[in-house]
Amino acid sequence: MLDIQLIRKSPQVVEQALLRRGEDIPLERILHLDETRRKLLQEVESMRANQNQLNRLVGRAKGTRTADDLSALVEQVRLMGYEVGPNTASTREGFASFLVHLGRETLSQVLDQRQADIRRLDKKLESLLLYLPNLPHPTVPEGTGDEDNVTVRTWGEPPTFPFTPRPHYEIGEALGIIDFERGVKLSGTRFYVLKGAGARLQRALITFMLDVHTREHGYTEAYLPFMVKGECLVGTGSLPRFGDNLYHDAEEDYWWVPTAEVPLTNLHRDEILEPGTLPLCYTAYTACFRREKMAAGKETRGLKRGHQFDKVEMYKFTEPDHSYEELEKLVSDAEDIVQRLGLPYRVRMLCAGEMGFQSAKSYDIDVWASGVGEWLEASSCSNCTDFQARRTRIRYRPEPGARPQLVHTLNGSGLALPRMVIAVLENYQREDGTVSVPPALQPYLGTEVIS
RNA sequence: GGAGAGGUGUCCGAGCGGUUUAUGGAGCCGGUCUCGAAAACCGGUGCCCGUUUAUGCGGGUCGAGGGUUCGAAUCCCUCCCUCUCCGCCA
Repeated sequence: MLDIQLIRKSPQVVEQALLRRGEDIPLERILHLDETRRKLLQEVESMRANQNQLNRLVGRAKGTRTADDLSALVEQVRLMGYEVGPNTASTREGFASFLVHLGRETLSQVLDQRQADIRRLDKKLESLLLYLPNLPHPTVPEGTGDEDNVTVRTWGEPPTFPFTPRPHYEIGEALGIIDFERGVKLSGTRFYVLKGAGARLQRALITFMLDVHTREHGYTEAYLPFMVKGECLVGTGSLPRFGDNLYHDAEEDYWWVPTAEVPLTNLHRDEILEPGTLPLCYTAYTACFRREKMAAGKETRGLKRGHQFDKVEMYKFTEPDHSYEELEKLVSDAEDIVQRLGLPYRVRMLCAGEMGFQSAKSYDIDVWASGVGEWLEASSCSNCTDFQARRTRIRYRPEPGARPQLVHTLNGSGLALPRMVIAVLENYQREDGTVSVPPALQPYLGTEVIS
């Protein structure tokens, strides 16, 4: 969510920034709602201040007046009579005619109605704000499509083969380690079963990644719920706008997580973090569930885009001043994994139009897959600045006793499993159909070759 | 799933219709004392919104949402959560 005060103060700046993402926002409507709301709020609050003052008068009079006298006073206050004290300036007649004008008997009734108006405005305003994406950082390149993303570096060379390299779905089926047919039998299209060395390869990769992140990169491992409440998804930005990509259990109102980013963000929801606790760095393995309502074809063949996939996620809560340097470290932590596996990759800075809803700046890590002959997005690392922190009310205290401020949140895949399995199988394949195991994984798999 | 007990500020914990405008303590901040520290003592200190921005002023906030009342942390209703015992289970 964007800061309403920023929108109020610099509407054109916000409008222009979002235009870079191709978002045309209902600015006039937002500003009008905000102004109406504040006007009404001031009116209600001054009425309430009046009411509070009179009620205090009754409380104080309780000990000093007779019962008859007191009930007369209560009756006057009930009708908002203004003859109750020496310092009440307004006239009773004036107020009575105000109430008559509104068709109401008492101030309470007027207040109730006004407050309902404010609640309605609040809801409208909030629902508009929840649909606005984050502002792109000034360093983010212009553009709306894949071709506008900027490659910032590449690592490694695509391997060459004395034979035509095969795609992973052929290698996997031939080795009996990926079973597409039985996956479909169990759960339908876009599900698969990993067996034997296939299942073990994925598990080895998960353990390897978690070990490196926790032992060498300074992350704390977390095991998280795979189902969460709807408010968690509102907190990250997945709801209300992208609900059609999520699985939802209507009976219990549980949502399957589309990424560990969702439970990780909400770990510290509604908390004020004490000085000295930032940055907080977490890593977690979870399964991820997505509807992915796209048509079948090249984009979905094999392991590339299933409804269920595994991912190791990295996540940081940081102070605002350090979030962009932490983003660079986050990317290099993900790169470290790919390098140790000896897989060629490129890092791309996403253009304004290609970034996720919640992100202010994102890098993708694309791993080269020799069989399908394409770059596969295996990681996306984003600085969400205070966008999610505002939705989830995650704050920190810069100094003891200082006012709480919103934290910045960052997330990055470290990395997505199916695409790493694809890259390993395709880049390490051999002519006889077997696959050699990258040295870093050999202790985890207990073998040098998958055959 | 059954029965009972509870949810109060960063934490602990009182209050159960109105001098409470949320008592008290811990913690934290500042000060006194000290060569320095600890202890002791004094003062300050929740969060959100609006307004003003120089200190200010006002409103909201006691798990959430409704209701009763001139007035609700306090009474009533609905829901959520936690704990204890029993049952069931990996």
